[in-house]
Amino acid sequence: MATEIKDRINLKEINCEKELTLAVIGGKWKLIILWHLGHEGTLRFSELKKLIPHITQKMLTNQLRELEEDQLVLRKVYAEVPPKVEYSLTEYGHSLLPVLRMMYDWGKNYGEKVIWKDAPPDVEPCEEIN
Amino acid sequence: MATEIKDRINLKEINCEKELTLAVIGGKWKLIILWHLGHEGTLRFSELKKLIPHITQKMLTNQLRELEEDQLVLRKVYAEVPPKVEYSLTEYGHSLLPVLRMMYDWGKNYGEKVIWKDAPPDVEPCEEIN
DNA sequence: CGGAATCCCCCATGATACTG
DNA sequence: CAGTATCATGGGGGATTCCG
Repeated sequence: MATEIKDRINLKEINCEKELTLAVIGGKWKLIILWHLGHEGTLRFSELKKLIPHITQKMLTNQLRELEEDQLVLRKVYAEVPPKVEYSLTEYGHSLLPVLRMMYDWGKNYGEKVIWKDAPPDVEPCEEIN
Repeated sequence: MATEIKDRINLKEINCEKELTLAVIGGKWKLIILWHLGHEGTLRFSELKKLIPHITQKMLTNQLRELEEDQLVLRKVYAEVPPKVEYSLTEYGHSLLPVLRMMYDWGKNYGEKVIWKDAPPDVEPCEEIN
């Protein structure tokens, strides 16, 4: 079950506003979900699942629910059979993209210089988005 | 016991470089430690402890060890009695400050607009740093 | 002063199965 | 297709005690 933001905040005993940001993007799959929604625009549940192969259905649902609760992601349900649900970034979600961008750039440089100096990463790097 | 970065990375199954950044700053107390070291410069163990009252000695040691392992923080031990240990940011640590700054700004705005609309936060906000 | 060593617990995440 | 429901687990973090 997805948790409310205020619970997650209290649980984490926020020291400062930075940690509010961390509480909001800190889930294991939230960065990559936000990244894809920022890149591809609107995506269906199954499309997200395809883009993030290793995530389980449960966690995809869970993380999307929390992002929706935090008003970063909009969930639109179509009254059809079979069901169709589309996810997209809200205004707040979009405002987060520059932050993700900085984290991407910093991580890329840091990885090259410090972590993967000799051995290249064993994960396919995220494609650039301009 | 502090864990090596490569273990933490594998554990978290990095999908993308952004998540490397998250793996490096994601510890419960790392943001505030980096923030203080960026603000105040060099600090002793006990000074950090005073600045972050709620942290336990174990966690302060643990988080500092991981930050040192990740080459964000420099640990300098003086051969004195009583012991004296000073912590400061490395070049990589400093390069992270703009990212923290963006996280601070985003979290501050997000908190005001979304989370604490009516009720103010029950934690003293982080002082501005310019 | 600045730790190290232990013990312990909870919660985030994972695996699996079922459903309108 | 887009989810629930249930059970299991492990590791991040807390509390406490001891040490050079």
